[in-house]
Amino acid sequence: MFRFPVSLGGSRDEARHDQITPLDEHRVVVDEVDFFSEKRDRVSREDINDDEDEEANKVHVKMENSRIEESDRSRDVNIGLNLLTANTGSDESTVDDGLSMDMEDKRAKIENAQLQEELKKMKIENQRLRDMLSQATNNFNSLQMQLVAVMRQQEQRNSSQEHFLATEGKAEGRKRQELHTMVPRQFMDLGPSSGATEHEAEVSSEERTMIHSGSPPSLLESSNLRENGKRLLGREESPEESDSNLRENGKRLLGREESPEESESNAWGNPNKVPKHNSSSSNNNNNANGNVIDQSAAEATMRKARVSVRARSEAPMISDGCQWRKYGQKMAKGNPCPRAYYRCTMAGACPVRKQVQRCAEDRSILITTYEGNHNHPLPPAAMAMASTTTAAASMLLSGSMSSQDGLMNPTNLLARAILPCSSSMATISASAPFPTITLDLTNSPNGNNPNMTTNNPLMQFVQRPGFNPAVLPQVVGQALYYNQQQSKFSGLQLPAQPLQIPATSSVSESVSAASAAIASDPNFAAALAAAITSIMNGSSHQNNNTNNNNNVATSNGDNRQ
DNA sequence: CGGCTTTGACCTGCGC
DNA sequence: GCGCAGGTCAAAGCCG
Repeated sequence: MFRFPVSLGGSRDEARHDQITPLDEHRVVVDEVDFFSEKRDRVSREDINDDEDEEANKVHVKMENSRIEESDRSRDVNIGLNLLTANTGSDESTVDDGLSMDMEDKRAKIENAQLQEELKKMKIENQRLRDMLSQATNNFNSLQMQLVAVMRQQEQRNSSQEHFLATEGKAEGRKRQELHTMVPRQFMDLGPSSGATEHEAEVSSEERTMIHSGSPPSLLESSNLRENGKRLLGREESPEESDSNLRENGKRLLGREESPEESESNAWGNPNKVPKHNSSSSNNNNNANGNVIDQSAAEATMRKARVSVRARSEAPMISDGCQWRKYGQKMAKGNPCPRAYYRCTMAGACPVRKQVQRCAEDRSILITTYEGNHNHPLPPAAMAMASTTTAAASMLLSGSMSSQDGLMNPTNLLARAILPCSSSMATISASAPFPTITLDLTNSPNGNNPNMTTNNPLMQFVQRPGFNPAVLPQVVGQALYYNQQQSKFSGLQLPAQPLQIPATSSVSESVSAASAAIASDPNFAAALAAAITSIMNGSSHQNNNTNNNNNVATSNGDNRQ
């Protein structure tokens, strides 16, 4: 396991751009180029604070002029510096000839004027995009409100009708269905890829058909389908289960309530089996298409993806809103504290499991590791953690799918996507048998790492008065999810600026915070547009994801017997 | 009595 | 092939 050395100190102060001093003009150049330089701020501050200090200023002028020279190489001004690499501290120590200072200053001023002009344009463009985003967000919110109102009206109408026409149970079912249609976006946002993947891996072919048909698929819809079609058995039956009924009959006759778990344990309960399954069936069914194998592997990775949450707690288990049943306990090697295994019992076949173990070094730290995604409605309290784990797992998946190396590469977009909001709190384990992302929430505001609390937006968030810990995972999840969206924009640089997460966890406010972060850089217009699309079109987004995962799910479905 | 926890047995993958 | 470790199962017991 390693930590990504990404700094949080790179946040920019836009206000300062408004008061540009001659020296700050140089800074604009840096601003243009050095998105991720922590030094930028420091340099800027020094420029401001040491305005009188000519010596110090010279150093910076030299440095930044050097950068101009770099871009201005075509004018045959060779100062003998190799500036092809990123700006480093060593640049400051490079020796300038000093003779061409006037010429350089002139040129630099012209250059800076141009750049400043450009910057102004970009600022305007930024402002415009920001306005668009806020307007779109407002529209979305109002539409959502209207939709909810209409739903409620319809619900009331239906229930009053059903009071005459149907039994109370039917009305209840209807209500639930109505309710389900209202919720999907909430759930859809949870697992852009993973949720759908995991879920679709278990849905029957007719459910898949429905999903393919374009209606916003949600976990709830399919669970409804299952409820209507199969719950008569008293519990959920996965399609593979019905197929595997024969082979499982022996066990079932013994009264073992197994099928979902049996298929689960084949699927991911024993994750090591997955590749076998996938590969074998891929060979059987999809030999012609090599991509299918990759997708199966990706799905296997998804199933293996784990989200570990470290938190200080004296309680034996952190309350995450879900219902869990302990199904095992084991002494893990190297830890005197036993590891407990829990399974989500909110739905019959929910594949989510978690492991709870105290940290060997610090018994007050509780390590909770989540696997899988819920395939059932969750209470708001449970949404928090679920969104975190799903988003993080999805992120792991997206990273691992694109490149195995990339996942572990600190310079990778994925890593940058994680880190702006979680920084040193988020680690990705390379040594673990499964890709694991660890969210370290143990550095409480009164913790022993002051830098953590001052630099880390999440810790700042935690420090706020009235902070509700239950909200944190959701915020993390949203941030992770949001960043995941960004991470998909290959070729785009992600901002070093951490997302300033608001104290409330509403989607719109998170969107605003995220958009503010993005919009602060003119180069993220495309990212902004895509982010708007992904957020505003929650359902279509889900459709896209679903469709993207269709092959995976299909192949997986085919793979299973 | 149903649901949950406990706990030893069992299964599986992996390294040697 | 063997041992180890992680993960799961399931009978027994507990509890409300």
